[in-house]
Amino acid sequence: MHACHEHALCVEEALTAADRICDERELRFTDLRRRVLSLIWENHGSSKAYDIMEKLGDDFSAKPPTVYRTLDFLQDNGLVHKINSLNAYVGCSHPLKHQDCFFLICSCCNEVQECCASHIADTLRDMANKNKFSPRHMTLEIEGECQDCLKKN
Amino acid sequence: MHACHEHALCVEEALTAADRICDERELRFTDLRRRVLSLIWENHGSSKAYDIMEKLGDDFSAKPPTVYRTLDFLQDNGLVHKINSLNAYVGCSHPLKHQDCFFLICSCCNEVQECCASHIADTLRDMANKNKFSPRHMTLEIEGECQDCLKKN
DNA sequence: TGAATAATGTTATAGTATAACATAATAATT
DNA sequence: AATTATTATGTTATACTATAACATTATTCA
Repeated sequence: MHACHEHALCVEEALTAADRICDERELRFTDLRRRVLSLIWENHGSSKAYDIMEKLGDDFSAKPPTVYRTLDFLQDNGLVHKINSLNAYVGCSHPLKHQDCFFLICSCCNEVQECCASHIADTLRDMANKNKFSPRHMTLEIEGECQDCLKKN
Repeated sequence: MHACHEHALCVEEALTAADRICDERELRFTDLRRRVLSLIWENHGSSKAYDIMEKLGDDFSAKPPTVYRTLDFLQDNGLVHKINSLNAYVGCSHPLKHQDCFFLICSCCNEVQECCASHIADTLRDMANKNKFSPRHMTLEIEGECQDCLKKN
C-alpha cells in the first residue's frame, strides 16, 4: 500500500534530502549514488542488488562491486536500509533520525513500510540490558500482510 | 557466554527433546537430522550451512541440498532458527514454545542467546496492528556485545 | 509383496557478496 | 596551473549462500 498519490514526488523528496545530507556531511553524492538511490526509491517494494545492477545498464559500468559499494555508502549514511530477511534494500524514509526503526513487509504486494517507535526501541534495549547484553544494532523485520492485501483476498 | 558447565549435556538435552517432539508429531528424526542438529548444538555460536556440510564429512553424502533440506526440516519443526543477519543457524533452546523469541548476538565471541518475552511480542503486534498490518512472522536480531566480552575489553 | 510416500543422493546452476588490483575523478597543496 | 593525495569507480576473479530438477534408497501401509 503506498500512500503517495504520485510516487515521483517521493523519489524527488528523497533525492533532495539525500543531497542536503551529503552536503552537510561533506560527502559526495555522485551520479552513481544518486542513480542507485533513485532506482531504489522508484521501486515501491525492496530492491535486490542484482536488479539494481541490471537497471543501471549501460550508463554505468554495472558490476557487482560497483553496486554493493554504492549500497554500502547509502547504508552507512542512513539513506537506505538492508532487509536481511529478503537480501534486499529499501530507501530510508527519514534519513536524519533513522535509528530504532523496523519494517513491515507485506509478502503479498511486497511493499515495505518503515516504522519508527522509540518506545519499542526502549523496550528492546531494556530487555537486552536485563540479559546483560549491550546492544549496538537491531534488526526488526515483521513479515505479514498489509491491509490492502487483506481486503483484496 | 555459555551458562552450561558441561555443554555435552545441553546437546544431549536438545537431542532428547527433539526425539520426543518428532515422536509426538510422527516425524522421522533420522540419523542425518539428528547429526545436523547435534552439530549445530555442539557449536556455542551459530552455524553456517557450509560448515555443517564439511563437518558431516564422509558419513553422509554432504552436499548443499542435503544440508539445506535438513535445516528446513529442523526449522519447520521449531528445532532450529535461522539468523538472517548472519546467514547462520542456531539450535532452539525451547522448541515447544518457540514463538516470539529474539536473539542477542555477540559480535565479539559470536555467541547467540535466544530470548523469549511475550510482552515484547505483544508490543510489536500492537504496533503492527496500529499500522494496519497483520503480522505473521517476526525477525528480531540484536547485535552487540555480551557482558563477558565487555568485561574482557 | 507391492504400491505409495518420504527421505536422501546427485548434478547442475542460480543468487548474493567480496577481495584485490587498475584506472579515473576530485580535492588539497605547492 | 601542476603535483600530490585522496576518494570513487572500473575490472577480473572468486567466494559464499541457496535451490531446481531428477535419480535412488528407505520406510510405511495396504
